[in-house]
Amino acid sequence: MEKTYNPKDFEKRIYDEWLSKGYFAGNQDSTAPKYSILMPPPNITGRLHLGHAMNNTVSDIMARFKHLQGYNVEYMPGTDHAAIATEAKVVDKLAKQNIRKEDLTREQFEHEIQDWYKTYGGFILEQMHDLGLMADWDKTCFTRDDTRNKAVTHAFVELWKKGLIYRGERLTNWCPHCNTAISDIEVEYKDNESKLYHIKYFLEGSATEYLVVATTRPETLFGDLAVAVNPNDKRYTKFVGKNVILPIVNKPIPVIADEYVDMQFGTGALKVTPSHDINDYNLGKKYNLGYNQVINKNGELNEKCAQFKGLKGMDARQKVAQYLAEIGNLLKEEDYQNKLGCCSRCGTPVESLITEQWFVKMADIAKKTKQHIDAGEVNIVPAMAKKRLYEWLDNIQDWCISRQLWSGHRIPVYTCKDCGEVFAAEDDVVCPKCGSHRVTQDPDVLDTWFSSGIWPISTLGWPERTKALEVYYPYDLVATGYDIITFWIARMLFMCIEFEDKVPFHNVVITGLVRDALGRKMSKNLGNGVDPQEVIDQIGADALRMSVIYGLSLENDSRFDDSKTDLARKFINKIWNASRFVEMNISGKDILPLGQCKLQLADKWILHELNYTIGRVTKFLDTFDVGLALSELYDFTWSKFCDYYIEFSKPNMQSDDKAIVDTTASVLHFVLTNILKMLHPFIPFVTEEIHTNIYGSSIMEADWPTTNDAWVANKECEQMLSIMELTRAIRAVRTEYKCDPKKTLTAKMLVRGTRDNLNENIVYIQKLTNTAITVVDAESNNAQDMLITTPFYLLYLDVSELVDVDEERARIQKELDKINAEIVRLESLLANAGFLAKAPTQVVEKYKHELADYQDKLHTLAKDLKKLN
RNA sequence: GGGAGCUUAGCUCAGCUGGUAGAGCAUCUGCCUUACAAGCAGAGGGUCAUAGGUUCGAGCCCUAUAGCUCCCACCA
Repeated sequence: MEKTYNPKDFEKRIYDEWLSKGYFAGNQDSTAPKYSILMPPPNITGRLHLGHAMNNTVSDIMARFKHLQGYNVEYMPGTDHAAIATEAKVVDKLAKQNIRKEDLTREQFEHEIQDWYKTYGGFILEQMHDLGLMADWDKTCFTRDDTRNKAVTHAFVELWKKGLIYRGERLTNWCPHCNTAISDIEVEYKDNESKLYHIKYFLEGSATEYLVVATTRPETLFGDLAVAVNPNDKRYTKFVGKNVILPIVNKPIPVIADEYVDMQFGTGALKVTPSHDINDYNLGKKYNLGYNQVINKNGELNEKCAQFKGLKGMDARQKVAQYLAEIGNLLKEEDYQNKLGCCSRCGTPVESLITEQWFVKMADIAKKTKQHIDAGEVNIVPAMAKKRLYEWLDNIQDWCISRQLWSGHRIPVYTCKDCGEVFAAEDDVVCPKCGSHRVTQDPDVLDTWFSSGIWPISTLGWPERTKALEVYYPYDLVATGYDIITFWIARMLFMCIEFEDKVPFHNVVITGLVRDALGRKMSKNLGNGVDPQEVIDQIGADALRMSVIYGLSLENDSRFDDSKTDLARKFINKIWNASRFVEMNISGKDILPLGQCKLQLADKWILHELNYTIGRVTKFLDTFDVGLALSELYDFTWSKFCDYYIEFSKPNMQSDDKAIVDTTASVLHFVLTNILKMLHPFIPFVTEEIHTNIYGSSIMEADWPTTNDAWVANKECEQMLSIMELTRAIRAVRTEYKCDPKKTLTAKMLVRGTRDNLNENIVYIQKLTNTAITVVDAESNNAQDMLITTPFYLLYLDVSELVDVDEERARIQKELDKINAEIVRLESLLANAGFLAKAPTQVVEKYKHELADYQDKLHTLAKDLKKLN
């Protein structure tokens, strides 16, 4: 192995090897249990961001974990056509060539879209290669490839046949920029500084009596069809049932009374504009007010708005308000903060417009979905995500699935030119009523999420009854961010349940957002985004993966900063060097099965710790606690294997006994390979590089470690912990008294209990503390000796050259005070009848044991102090 | 308006079924000790937001309060 860790040397090479050996491909004929994972399909023209890096790393960890466990893993990749987003980009591109979308035919535009897919499509998947994902790339799907197109059309027609799709004129969210309807969840509400305009509406036939309505949108008054007040509002009782005159337009409109109106808000009088506000729309329906659209799809006021025709947005608002002021109808303006609905794609404030759209009836579908979730068919972690899903399903609205775009799946609804029949059809487009072929297709396309909703089945070849569908459906796992729980997770659930009557996946893992170092969302506007590609270029894919996973807890958002990448980089470097140590030390030795080894105390201890770690890591991965699993491995690898075991192994490697040397080499060999296997899901490249170097085979062909009761060695652990404690104590003394590390100290040691492993222990302590130890049979009364107590040994460290008597006395006194406090605490606890009666015996025993230890220490230290006096 | 989450060391966060708190970074001290200075050894630093409650025992469970964050619905 190279002396320094340099991921650039091997990451790319290793990935190509994996691909060429076909490790990533699932095998439909395998007799092994399957584990199928669905990759959230990124926008085909998007770029990889840290959120992708995190979610996909989580999926990949599970894929590799299950792969090592012997599962037949199918990790399904793909991309999404993102109708609105792609159309917007293509329109921008055309604009730069001075071409407007309207200048092209639909076919020409589709050609541009396809070009765009070809140019930019799949780039994001290549970036995912660099991340190291073991996805089955040969199976890569695209929401607009032939198979998926067929599935989308089939799904639509099936829903149509079930009567779940209808066309309706409804008030829908309209984005004047994207020029299309959008669904409720595509609207984001942003805080907005606006003004509340108080406008006089005069009573019909009166020049003096008026009521005042308060509105944030005076420009919509042209569309007013009523004024509403609360029936309990005494201020307006006399107006109810009469007409008021709509300013500018000078048309009478009725004053109606409805409980909906909040008496406290504004003036308590509300102008009702059914065509441009959802609440007004509902009121309008209730009182049969009809509709009066005054804003066009491009956001401009229309011909009903007199001299204001053609104005839009703030401009229209200000001009109307100004005119109202001129004619004396504007009473006042006040500052007001409200929330403004904006298009989640482009940020443009949305208009509410009545348009004709296609909808999916959701009530029954949502109910059915909940039944499947209630039956426990899908495990959603963390629990918060499930709540959000339920909240949405409980308040479900019909889903507006039509978009007035050219990019996307065109709605397969046709109108017969001969008989006027409206019908949905797949391949064979013939009027079912009159048999005519003369038909026109609906111009709209489907919401992007329609095709995403059937992704779990379409990726497996549905509606064909493919073997893939039979073998891999339902998927075992999908991991994604919480921002698309309703957009995507919910829709996959209800769409797939509708078609397959089975949930589409057994486990959903929802991750938080990756924020910047200051906790802000990463966004283009702030320019605080971190490009994963750059991180990979700098520190390698392994370190990137590790830095987004270490310390990750699914409940919370996480921050990405240098301390995380540093941690990852340093850890991987540490493994690299530990592996080099193992490589050097096992060369030329006989590597034996552990059963044939002459295991020393340290060997038994590290195997015990390894065994424990295997159990914990496996358990954490089984519950998708990837962050905890990695922490566990970090701690074992660094603090136990590197800091202690490797140090202990050094003297053992020097042994005259060949059996001990071979044993040490064998244990180093064994523990390292297990560490590599367990770390492989998290940092696949470096573990592979080391594994092939040292063990001569690909880690992709290794098995996940399993626990082994034979390795449990509680007694040995106790002894080792005691030695470590002693070691730390001596080191602390050395540091505290600024003892030159090169100076060998001397110490006498009194054995208190068993002499098992005595020589070995002495060697470990000597090696780790640079102290020469002699075993003695009697307590020392030398005032220059500092006493260190452990359950197994009393150590008298000769500090005559380091310490003066006063300092030492003070040190012992400080120690005594601490111990006394502990003893008081434990004694009172153990004197508590309630505690003794109710606490589990293990806990009571543990405390008794501790108390005895402290009393023992107190005893010896007191004697020690006495010597100094 | 409804709901959820968070509040633990100077910073960023872990803390699994309740059994006297951990990591990384930062700070201080000493070391190039033959795997690693991207390192080693040691040290300091916390009334676990506040107030009550349950319990033998609370960072963890319950209630209230404060601050922060988010989600849903939306008041024109």
